Amino acid sequence: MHEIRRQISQKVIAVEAGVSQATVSLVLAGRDVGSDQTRKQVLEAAKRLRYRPNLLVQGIQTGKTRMIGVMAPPYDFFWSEVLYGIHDVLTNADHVSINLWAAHRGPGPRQRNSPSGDELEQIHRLIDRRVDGVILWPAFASMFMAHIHEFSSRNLPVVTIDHELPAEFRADSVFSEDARGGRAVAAHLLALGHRNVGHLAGAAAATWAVRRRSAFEGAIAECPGATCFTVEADHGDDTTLAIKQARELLAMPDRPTAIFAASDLYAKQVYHAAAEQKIRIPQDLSLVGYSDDDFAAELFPPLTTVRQPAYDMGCKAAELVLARTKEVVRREPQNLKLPVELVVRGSTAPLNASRNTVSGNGTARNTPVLNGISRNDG
Amino acid sequence: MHEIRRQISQKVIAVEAGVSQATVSLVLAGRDVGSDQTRKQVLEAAKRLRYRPNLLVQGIQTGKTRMIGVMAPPYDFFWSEVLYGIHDVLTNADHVSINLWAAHRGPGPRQRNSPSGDELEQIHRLIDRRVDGVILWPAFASMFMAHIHEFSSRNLPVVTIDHELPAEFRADSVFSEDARGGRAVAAHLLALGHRNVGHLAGAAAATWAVRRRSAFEGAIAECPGATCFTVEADHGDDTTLAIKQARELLAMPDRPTAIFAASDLYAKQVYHAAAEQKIRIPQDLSLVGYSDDDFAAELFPPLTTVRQPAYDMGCKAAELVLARTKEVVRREPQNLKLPVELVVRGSTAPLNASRNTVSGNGTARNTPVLNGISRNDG
DNA sequence: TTGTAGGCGTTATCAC
DNA sequence: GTGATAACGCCTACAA
Repeated sequence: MHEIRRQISQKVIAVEAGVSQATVSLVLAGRDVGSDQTRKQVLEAAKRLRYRPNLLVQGIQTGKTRMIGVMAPPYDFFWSEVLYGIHDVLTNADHVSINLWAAHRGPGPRQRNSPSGDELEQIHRLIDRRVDGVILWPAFASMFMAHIHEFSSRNLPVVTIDHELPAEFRADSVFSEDARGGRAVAAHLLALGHRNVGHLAGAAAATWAVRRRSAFEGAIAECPGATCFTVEADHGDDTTLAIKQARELLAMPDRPTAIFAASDLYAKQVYHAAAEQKIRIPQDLSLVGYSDDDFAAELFPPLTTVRQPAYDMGCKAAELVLARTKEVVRREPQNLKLPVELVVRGSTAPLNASRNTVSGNGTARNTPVLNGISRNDG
Repeated sequence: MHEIRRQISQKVIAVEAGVSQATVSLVLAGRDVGSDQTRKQVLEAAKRLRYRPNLLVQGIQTGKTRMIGVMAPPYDFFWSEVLYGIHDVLTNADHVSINLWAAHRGPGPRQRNSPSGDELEQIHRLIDRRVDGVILWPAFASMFMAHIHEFSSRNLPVVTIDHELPAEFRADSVFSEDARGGRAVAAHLLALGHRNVGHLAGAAAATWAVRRRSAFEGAIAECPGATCFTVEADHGDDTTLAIKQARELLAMPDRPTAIFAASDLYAKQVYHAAAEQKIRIPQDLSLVGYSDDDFAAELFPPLTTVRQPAYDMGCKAAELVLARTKEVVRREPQNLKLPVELVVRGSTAPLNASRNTVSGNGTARNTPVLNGISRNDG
């Protein structure tokens, strides 16, 4: 028999307090408390021995572990904020999250796609620990859809963020108003006079990307004379992400005068590509991102973007799972949409304002405008 | 009796396969396998019923839950990378992490300090779930030191990152070579001719900050004629962090010609403060940060900084806890130091190079150089 | 090779 | 009010 780190149990307290273990359980649960005498003895013994309940046991008994599986990495600012929201709500409800995501192995630029085939293993790590529900980020939900059955078939509540699963999974979802955001961007650019616009879209498999794209394209199409050329960004790692498509858009013979990037990360690449080709933002090109990531306001010029309530989205997702865990009968799936807000900054300007500099500084800048263009570290 | 979501147990498989539950346990454990016939029946039944082991039960039996408590938020790039490292190592070892940190409640700029008094609750959430060990980030380790006793007194392995706990806790730690980094920065600045330098230090309670500071100050002091003026950055939220001290340093009568900021986050604030006072980097002021955060190379000019192997630090921390969980007898605490590397970029320049512009562009820039200085969003 | 029985720490249901 | 006792799902002797 190997040594195991055994902690104080109710049995020990029972002996110490001179009562039965069952009594200890009742007293500690705070229910139909016995005599003051007994209660005091039990509580004192528990305190003295630094007793702590064993939630594992409670878990196998009650079927509730008070643990939620969260499959979302601290990928960028947006997702970090989401994780904060989830954390805070779960914590307040005395729950805890097990954070997992697609394995990535090795340092350096992170692969958005999982290279290994162990998605199932990851899912099982959660199921084997009997989590009460799971929250999934879009990449995981879409890539591993074949395995999500593992959750739903076991009646585990599933909540996705920024992604919609097929109805059969009966999953809840939390979105921001992607369609509204896409239309707002279109309206903004159209109002500035732009008619030849480009869109750097997210993956067609991602619901958030599709919604932003179709809303944007639709709104542009409704304006007579306006056209939109869309390219889908690739899913390279952090440093190559979307840069090829950004260059492609800017190298077009009839180059768009405005670009809507489906995320701030993509937008940053457009800054890079524009600097390479000496295209000035916003004089020669208006640019809009999406998310209002932490760096958006610090780009030069500051990026016009659509702000999503990342923290709140995390909160809502957590609230949805928690609600499901308390349910006796399964209700209809819920699809929440949280409001977005267009944040207009310096990266968008009226069409044909080319010769007007923004700050009144007469010198046109022909050096790279985005910090970090020069990648040659010394 | 309330409905609980019960999953397939070995008992069910036993019935299904016409054997005893104990046999099922043995077969599934892969040990001293019985007859091929029996084994096949059991395995098939298990597969058909989609059986999954219950690690909670295994946990209470073996004393190992294969769960590690990680008290570190996805605070910034550095910590996100650390979390990636931890995740990958734990995952490969078929473990899982419960991520918790100081509660923060509410969106917006994050408080580095926990406002609430529920540190103990957080710790207990881990203990009650019988994690096999914990990894702590410095802010947590230092702020809640009074409560860390909860872990050590229960014989739970504790590993800190970037922080050293008193010896009584017998905790392991993972650092990067802070002293080496501090000296390297000093040497770099001295070599560039700077003699009047400033240091924007981290909290005196944080080991990483103390090490960087004393190494830097020590190396400066060794150079005849060189002096260092140090101010300690305050711990406001994300937007106010250290900005006051940055301004303070730049407003000194005998303003330093070079500043070493204890973190890239602080350094970014120096960019802001310098821009406000029309102090040019690196012409008027050389600046060095610490960490090589993701934004460091994208600042303008790109920030000279000390790169830490964030991902590896996470890996090492995870490896340390895992090693402890397998230990039979407790060994001496280990203190790992991982190598750092000075990354020289555009934010540092030789003293008295004031009139030479860096890029050969004759026009001195008097507009804010750091993106995002202009905070007036439309 | 396989089955029986005891135990892990707790909750819940009974008796007393 | 309090104490047995039977679960919960699994492991591990030990017995057959």
